[in-house]
Amino acid sequence: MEYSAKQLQIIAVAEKLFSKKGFEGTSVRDIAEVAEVNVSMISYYFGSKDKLIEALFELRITESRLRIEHILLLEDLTPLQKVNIMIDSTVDRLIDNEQFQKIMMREQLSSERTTIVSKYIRDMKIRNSELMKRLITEGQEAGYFRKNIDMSLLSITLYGTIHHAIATQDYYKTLNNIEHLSGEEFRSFLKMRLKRHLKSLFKSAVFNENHT
Amino acid sequence: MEYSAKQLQIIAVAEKLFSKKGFEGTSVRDIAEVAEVNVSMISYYFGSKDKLIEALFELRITESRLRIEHILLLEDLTPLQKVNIMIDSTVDRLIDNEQFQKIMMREQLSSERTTIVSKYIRDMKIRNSELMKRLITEGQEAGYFRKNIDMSLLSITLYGTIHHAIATQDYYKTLNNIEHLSGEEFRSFLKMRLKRHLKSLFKSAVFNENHT
DNA sequence: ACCTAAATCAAACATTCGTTTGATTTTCAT
DNA sequence: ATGAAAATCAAACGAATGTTTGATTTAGGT
Repeated sequence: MEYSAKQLQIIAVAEKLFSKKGFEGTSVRDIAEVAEVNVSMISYYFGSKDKLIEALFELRITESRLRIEHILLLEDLTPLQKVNIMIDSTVDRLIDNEQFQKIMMREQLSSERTTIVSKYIRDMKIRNSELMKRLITEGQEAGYFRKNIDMSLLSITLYGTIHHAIATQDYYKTLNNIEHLSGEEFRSFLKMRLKRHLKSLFKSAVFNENHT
Repeated sequence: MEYSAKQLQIIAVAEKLFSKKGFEGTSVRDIAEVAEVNVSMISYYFGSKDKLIEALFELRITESRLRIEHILLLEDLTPLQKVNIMIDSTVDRLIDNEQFQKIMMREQLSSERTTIVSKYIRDMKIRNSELMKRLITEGQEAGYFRKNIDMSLLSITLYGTIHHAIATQDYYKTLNNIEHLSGEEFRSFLKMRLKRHLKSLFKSAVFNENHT
């Protein structure tokens, strides 16, 4: 699907407000006001509020799919280097899409209804899982990594840690006495710390034999 | 605050519905219907929908505060044993309060407004941080743990992993081919795996010197 | 049995919600 | 310049929202 400049503007505003106040907590009038368009333009362009968030998901998830597939092309690297690149790239991707990640976190919590949005999320999770599985299996078959690695929990730690860092970033700032940092300064600080932390955790997890 | 049986019933229903559909996505009529009371009883007992969720937080957070403080009394254990007990107890506490944790995750995402609810969350986070800081510092001063441990990121990995496991448990089930497990069976399976996984991660993190 | 306070109820309240309508303006190829 | 399509608008729509009202029932102490 192609979107006009005005449609992209509405989607951007919707993303901002949904991430701040949630989907149900944001009215189409809120969006229209911030986007400086008439209320009816949202139905006119997207059909409904539900279709608007579907458009947002289609747009953002298509974007990030490209970034994931890029990693599969890596060659001439050790298994650990590939895993490290995967971690770096995941941290960058999620932190750079903070607002959309917040929306996704909320959507993951709302079980029950199987919507188009939940389909998007599931497809993306499958892709992420397959990437990690491929990287780790490669390392195991090459004799580098240990055998009994719990890939699904390792994946949950990767995404859970980054998501939780996003969700509690204000508290993280106060804990580390870095309230003075600007948004962009803090974001690169957090990326750096997260990458180091997660790579260190993963390194132990794929090499050490300290499971019971 | 003391609550009558009927009030506790309303709170329990509200917790269930808030966790499934979110605060804004749940109407007081939904709650009244499931709790089998008249709509006006919610205002009558709690004052408002906002006050209702505040009551829920007061109740649940007071409960869990007791479980946290219990750990501080531990003695005659190695630093690593204490950390392991803290992890076990955190996994149990969060998984056993799955519904409330979902509500908390959503509330953490809604920045902006500083409500009574966000005050509860912040206080609880401070307590959690102080507990972890104490346990780790103890281990460092005893010469067991290494010096440069990033406690705040370690804490984010602990809670982030458990939270993400709760949020994506359906996908985790399909990934591991355990859709046939009952709710309770799955919950104890997940607890077991999470404890093993997190204790292994923490053990490497506090001992190994593989940071850059 | 009586009385008061608590509990319960159906109904109404004023807002806000997402969406539609129908008229008007803008755009742009011809 | 003209005309048809696209874009924009204020206004209205019905449904749903949280809350209040005022009457009625229930409960429990005296």
